[in-house]
Amino acid sequence: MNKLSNRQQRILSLIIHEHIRSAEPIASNRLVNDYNLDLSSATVRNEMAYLTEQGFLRQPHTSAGRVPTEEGYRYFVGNLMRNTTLPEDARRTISHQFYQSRNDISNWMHLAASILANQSKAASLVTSPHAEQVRFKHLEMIATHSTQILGVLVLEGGEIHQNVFTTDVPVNQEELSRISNKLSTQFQGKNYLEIRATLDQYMDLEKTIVNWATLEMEQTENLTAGEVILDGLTNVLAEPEFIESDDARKALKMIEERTLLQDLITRSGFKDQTNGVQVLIGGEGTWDELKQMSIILAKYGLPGVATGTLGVFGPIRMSYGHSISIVRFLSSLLSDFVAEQW
Amino acid sequence: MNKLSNRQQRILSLIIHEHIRSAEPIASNRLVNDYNLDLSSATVRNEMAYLTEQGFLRQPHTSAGRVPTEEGYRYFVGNLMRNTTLPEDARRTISHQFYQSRNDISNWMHLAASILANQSKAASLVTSPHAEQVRFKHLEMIATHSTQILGVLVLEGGEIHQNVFTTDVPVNQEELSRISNKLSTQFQGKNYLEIRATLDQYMDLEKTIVNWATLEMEQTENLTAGEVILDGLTNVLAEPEFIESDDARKALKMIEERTLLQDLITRSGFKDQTNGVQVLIGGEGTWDELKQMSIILAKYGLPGVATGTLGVFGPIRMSYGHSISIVRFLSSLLSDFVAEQW
DNA sequence: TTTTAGCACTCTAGCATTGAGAGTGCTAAT
DNA sequence: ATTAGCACTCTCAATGCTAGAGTGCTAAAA
Repeated sequence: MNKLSNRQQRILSLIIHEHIRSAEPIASNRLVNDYNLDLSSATVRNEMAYLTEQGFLRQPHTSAGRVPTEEGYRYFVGNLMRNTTLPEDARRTISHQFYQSRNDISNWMHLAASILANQSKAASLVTSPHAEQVRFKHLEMIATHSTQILGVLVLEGGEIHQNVFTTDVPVNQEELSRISNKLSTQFQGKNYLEIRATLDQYMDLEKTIVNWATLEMEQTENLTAGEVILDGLTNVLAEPEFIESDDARKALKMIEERTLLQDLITRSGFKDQTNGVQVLIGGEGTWDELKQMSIILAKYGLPGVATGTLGVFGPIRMSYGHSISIVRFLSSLLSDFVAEQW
Repeated sequence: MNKLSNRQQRILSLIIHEHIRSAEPIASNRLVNDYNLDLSSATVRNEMAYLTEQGFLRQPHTSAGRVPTEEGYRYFVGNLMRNTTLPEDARRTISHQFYQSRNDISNWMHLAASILANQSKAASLVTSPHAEQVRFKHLEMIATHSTQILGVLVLEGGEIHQNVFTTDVPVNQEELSRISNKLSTQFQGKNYLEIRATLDQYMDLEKTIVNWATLEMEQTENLTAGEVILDGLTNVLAEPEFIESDDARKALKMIEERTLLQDLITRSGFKDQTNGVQVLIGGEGTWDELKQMSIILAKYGLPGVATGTLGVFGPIRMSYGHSISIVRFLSSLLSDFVAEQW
């Protein structure tokens, strides 16, 4: 693939710009008029012919304008996009919105999803931060009814797991507090293997509790993504390509059902790396269901300690610059929150 | 409005049935053939004319079949629908799915939403059970880093709130445990007003904690619906009426944004009461945005103690019998779970 | 050598026309 | 009370046509 001249790059950029705005094929004329180019439409046509030959543009039919191909978008994102950062006031507004909920993980995940969706006018996802190695912090057992106990397990980082037990004989709160205190002190900072190694020392209720705690910890550690929050699905729906195409609807359905997400999150992260943000355009040949969609993903958190993923997905024809800057900004913001808790 | 003859009722039923299946206008011919009616199409046509006059059917145009009106659906749901209960094996399968997660509120809410969506092939919502009067159960403070504390507040019913505090001076776990124990014993079973009345007795850290707890409790009590879980939005999207109409998409958007839900949940519950299940057809004249949609809602939980709402929303042309029976069944299932915890 | 004016060519979108078929409502016969 | 039969209405799909959009190419201009 040959290198593109400045003018060719410029024209490709403008076509993509205009097509993102209008969702229509772009004609040479339109380009010259709307952007006051110092060129005739004939010249533009020649360049467009070249770009088409190189695979960056395509023509729906002979007498139509040009539409960017996936390759075109990829070139744009990789080489032409100016590296937009979010304007200072937007950053401030967003940070401000988080101010109240910075201490509640579930809260800020929802908030982040909502901001991503609104700003990018696409659908968004946020997964809960996931510790690479789960460590015990604290345990608390609370008597609810006579033979019913509420167990609360706190992990390092502040994640909380809860469960209800039923016992054969009634237990009182004092007994439970004693057990909780003991175990909390003993297990402080340990991982689930270390705790499980001591399992034989316990009996009856204590054994049940210790067993439950290790199981919860093991499960948590092996989860790729705990909670996945989605928002803005209806944004994507209003886009013409989704109204028309059945494929696009299927893709959305798969995302709603979380079947694709797992795969996507683990297998992405190899290409088109733009400053920690990954851009998947049109399924990149790997995901057939995503032919019509683009996905912008970023990890957040402390690498090696606790990380989550967040991102945006919408039609291929999406505003990459803006979306990428939003994703990047939120990723760094949430990273700060994670750093505070871990 | 005159009473309908048996035959008229039968024909109305069949038209609705067939229209739900096919989304097309139904012709007299089709009815006679497909259902082996012992009548000629002419007779059916006469009856259809009458039903149209009475407002239960309408004709998109002269040479088209008939389509049920909102009034028609309402009559159907109110008078004609046979009271389906879910088959025993379906009940068992569903109960079984809940078996593992019956102790984790958040888990079974998600599960319920997913089952509702899949079974009804529409979108579903489940709100968290909400106590009429919130009562204190237990408090726990856990030292995380030197000046950072994780506060965990457990309410009766097992609802858990958490928050992170930062203090001026470092505190150790022993100190915190002492405070937690003391407050837990003192506040056991009290509501937020009772607790707040004692606020003056506390100072410094304790005061901060007590204040936080009462605020959390107050907020929780005044919330109409805490968490609202949505699922199956894309089911609805595949329906033809949503593909075509812009209104329908707007309605979905409002639901996704939760702006309508509040209103809906509080203001419904007056009409079309079918065994505890409320059926709103086409917005019932009150909600303009919902012209194209029907909503089936039910409360669950212990009335007067803790209740939540769950339901299904889809196109007017939805399978009411099945959806209602699913909603009803899940409502009773979740009620059992709530009863176990409160 | 690069750019551009000009023009022939291609394809689509929109419109009017048409005919077939779907489904009705009415009338008269059963 | 029901139904066969038929005239009537309206839609839908197909057809043919035209205007216009946009291109690619060629030859002239810069």
